[in-house]
Amino acid sequence: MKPRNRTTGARLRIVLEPEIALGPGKADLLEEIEQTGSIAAAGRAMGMSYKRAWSLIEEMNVDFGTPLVHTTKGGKSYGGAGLTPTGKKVLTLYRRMEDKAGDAIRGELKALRKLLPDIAD
Amino acid sequence: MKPRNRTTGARLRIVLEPEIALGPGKADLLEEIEQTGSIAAAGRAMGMSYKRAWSLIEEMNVDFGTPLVHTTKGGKSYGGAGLTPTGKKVLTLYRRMEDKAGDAIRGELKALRKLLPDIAD
DNA sequence: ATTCGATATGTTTAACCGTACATAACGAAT
DNA sequence: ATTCGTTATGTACGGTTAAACATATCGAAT
Repeated sequence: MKPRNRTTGARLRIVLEPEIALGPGKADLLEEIEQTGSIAAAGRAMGMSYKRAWSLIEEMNVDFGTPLVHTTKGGKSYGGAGLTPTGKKVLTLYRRMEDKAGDAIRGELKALRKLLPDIAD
Repeated sequence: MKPRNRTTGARLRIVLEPEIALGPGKADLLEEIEQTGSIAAAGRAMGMSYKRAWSLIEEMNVDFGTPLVHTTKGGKSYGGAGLTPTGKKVLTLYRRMEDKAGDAIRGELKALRKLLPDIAD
């Protein structure tokens, strides 16, 4: 299975309310948190400052009225973070939207690319 | 026919090359130019400075290797602008992608909305 | 030659946004 | 009590971006 190309193609930004949106950045962040188990590690993996990562998460938690990311401080594992059931649902839904949208516009995307000049880097 | 909601919903950003992208802003700009016949008028209609509008157009013209917008200076009509055949194609393709993507993700979008708290503005 | 609104372009200013830096709290384990 | 890496939060700095402002040019018509 060939991995999805994340540098080019269609990017989806879901605007739930005028001030509430979910795009590739937040989705990737959720995914990284799921994989790494920590906000800090996710941020590092994405080249994003911890503060920014935390801010985005806080924003999502507030927007959805319920946390998408749960956190723990201190302790044996020195604290960490993970996705709540809602967080997992949101991530899954977003990825599915990406897939479906990508499939739906494949033809037009190809046609659009044909209009581009030959690349000679 | 109910007009499309442009404040919420899915927004599509097509990344052709790492530095070449087409999103809602440029698409709307192309459409406004088609309708108004002028860069300046299009900018005014969108609350966008002439300079920014012109810059975006120039960017597109360069990116696609051929102009999407043609312009004339001076003369009886004091100059103006319009879409080239390529420009029309690009706009049409983008709108079609929006439509198809929107249709494709309708279900997930609804599910995602259900996760949002009731809005009490 | 003047006038019109539009294109074309440069320069300066202001605002925003994210990073960098700094600090405190956390709590299980030792 | 100390230590660990992390969460949590505030403040200052820097870079990017768009807006604001300023000209210059265009060319048909008068």
